[in-house]
Amino acid sequence: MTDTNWQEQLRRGTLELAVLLSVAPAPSYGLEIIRHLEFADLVLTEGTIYPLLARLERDGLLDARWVEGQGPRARKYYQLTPSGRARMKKMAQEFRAIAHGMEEMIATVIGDER
Amino acid sequence: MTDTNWQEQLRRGTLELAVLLSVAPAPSYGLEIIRHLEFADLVLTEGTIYPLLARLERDGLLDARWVEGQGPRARKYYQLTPSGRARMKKMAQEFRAIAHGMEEMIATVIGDER
DNA sequence: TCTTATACCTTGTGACACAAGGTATAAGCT
DNA sequence: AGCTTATACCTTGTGTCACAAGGTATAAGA
Repeated sequence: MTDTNWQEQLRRGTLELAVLLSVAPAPSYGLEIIRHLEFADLVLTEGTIYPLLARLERDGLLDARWVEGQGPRARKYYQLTPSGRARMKKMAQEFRAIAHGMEEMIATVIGDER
Repeated sequence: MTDTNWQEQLRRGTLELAVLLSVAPAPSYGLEIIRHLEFADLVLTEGTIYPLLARLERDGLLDARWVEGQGPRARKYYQLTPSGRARMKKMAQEFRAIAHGMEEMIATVIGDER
């Protein structure tokens, strides 16, 4: 019903990869990841990030540790596990394949108009 | 649970665009669209395509008409409406933007390794 | 006549993004 | 001291959706 629903659907799946990429260089926490991705034009809310982080931790792709004294409240820093890094690479590869295929279809059907 | 769940998520949203692109050059029907996309490495089942086509028709992005005599059973051919063509272009644009942003993140974090 | 291929559809399930709420703490302002 | 704001995490409820697994119908060939 919401007219921007298809945009949400388009982002789906990429969010998980984006979060993995976010914590790859250095451990980070919920709100910081949101701000980081917002910078990259990927808007998500707390209702999205926290369940997502919890899921990634549950699945062994991320490790978490509490750090206090750096803000009003303790921060939960997440970092990649080896398994998380492997998944990130696989997802990046898959994303590239899909993007390439779609780009080809788009170019064929619509042309290269920007 | 399923280990390939993230792949399903990655495809989400792209499916709708892929279907719109499929019927853009010429009207097509369910099974033919499946075979066409399979050719482009996008695998989807009948349990996916028929609800999707029904949704796109319900939302006024596709028009349908029955055609008999070309197969064992009547085929339901779908074609783009003007509104569907507009949506397709918007989605293609959005997809390119997302893909570009993701590609940048991937290149920064992982590098350009293939 | 029986099987196979084609073609459409439905129901049930699980995953998940998001809105809308909530809790807790520290710092700054009045 | 009280009040507000910003930070930070979390939960519940809702709607959407991809897919598996089933079903129905028809025509052609073995």
